[in-house]
Amino acid sequence: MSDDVFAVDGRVIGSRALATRRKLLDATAKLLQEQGILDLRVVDISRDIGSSPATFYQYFNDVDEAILELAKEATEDEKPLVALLQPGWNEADGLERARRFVDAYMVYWDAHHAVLRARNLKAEEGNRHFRAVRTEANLLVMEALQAMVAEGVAAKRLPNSLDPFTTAAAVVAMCERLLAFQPEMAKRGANRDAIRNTLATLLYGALTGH
Amino acid sequence: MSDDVFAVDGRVIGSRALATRRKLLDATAKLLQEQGILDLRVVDISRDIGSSPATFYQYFNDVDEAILELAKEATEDEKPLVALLQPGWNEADGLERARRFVDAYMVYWDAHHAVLRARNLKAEEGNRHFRAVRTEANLLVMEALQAMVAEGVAAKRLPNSLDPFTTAAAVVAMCERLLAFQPEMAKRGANRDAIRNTLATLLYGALTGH
DNA sequence: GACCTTTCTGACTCGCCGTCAGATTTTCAG
DNA sequence: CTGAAAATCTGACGGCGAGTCAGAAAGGTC
Repeated sequence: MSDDVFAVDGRVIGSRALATRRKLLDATAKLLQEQGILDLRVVDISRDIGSSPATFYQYFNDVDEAILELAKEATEDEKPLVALLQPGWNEADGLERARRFVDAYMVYWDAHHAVLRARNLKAEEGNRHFRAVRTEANLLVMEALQAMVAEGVAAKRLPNSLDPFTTAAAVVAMCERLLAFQPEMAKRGANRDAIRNTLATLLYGALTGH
Repeated sequence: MSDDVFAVDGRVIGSRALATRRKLLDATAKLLQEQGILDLRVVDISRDIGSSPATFYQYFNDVDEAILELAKEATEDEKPLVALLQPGWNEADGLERARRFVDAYMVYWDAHHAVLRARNLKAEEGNRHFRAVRTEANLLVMEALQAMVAEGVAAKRLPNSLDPFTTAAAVVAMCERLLAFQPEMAKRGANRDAIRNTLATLLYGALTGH
């Protein structure tokens, strides 16, 4: 097991190259956010770090590969969310726990939304690498959610017409998508607090039956 | 008020041109589905109808304009869904009504998912034309959902921590996103029926409090 | 400071974009 | 039916970004 990073020609890269690669990734993330994936050009990324397009192709075969790398980095920030999804939301402080999860999810989303949007697009368009990364990112969270639903169904707090896996997917779907709507909703009077409270209430309801 | 369709130079177009424009739109929809928005090229669209790129630019300033037109067409198919969202889900057959709405939504989604995905991407990346089309498409459905939530809150079936507008957005979000997940979920054992039932149950719960 | 390795880039080919002048097809008055 | 006008279509072109590669530049070693 090694932490070595490789150039596209297969050689292990040194510290100067590693710094260049890092700058390229940061510039990619920045431009992805500013211009969107449809207008993301290798020329712009290279120019942004004061380098030439050829340099980009030393480290990535194409823009997708750089975005995939960013998506993998985002994955690391999703995993800790699972700590906020332990069983017991049906106790008195359940709604408060739901709120804490929603808060953490919002922070995660804010930090990575441009990359996550690109990841989801590629995954939904059938790209298997991006599908794998998304599945990996959601895995722990989904498992924790499934366990909570299964427990609720077993305790008859939730109807058995709820499939735990699908419900878990629905919860993730709701979080992701509602935050994606956020900028537009803000214009129509729904502020961040309304979103936070409503999302927490809905999650609490879906997961505990209360 | 006129149903006339215009070429980019502003002239009203005749029936031959209208047919060509229609073929271009159909080809755009087809390729959007097959290749995704990132690999959609004007050259391919023109080739697909056995014509030259210059023809495409007679009717659309760019690919976005064609996709926008397709999104407007999809909008017309969303509006009828509102008929399935009349108050009264808290009565005995409420869950069955939820299921009927989910069924109709799935049909709508299947027919337009590639276009809707593109529309949502552009809207989320800040394009105001696509935002306007999306808002317009969701307007009636959102209003109906808001009314149902407001009614539930007034009758104390739903907690007043639920903001009607945000809840309506969450419901739309859940439907859209869960269906987008569908292909991946199928691989992990969740079939269409599980999605249908789970979604109906969650909607029923979120909208009636049962 | 000569030599070797790592990293970077100028310059090139290729293909798509978007335009426009002119070719082709359709329309229709006489 | 015919010829001219209107509508529609397209070949060909300049421009720009993608991706490649040979060789230049930078850095390290003894």
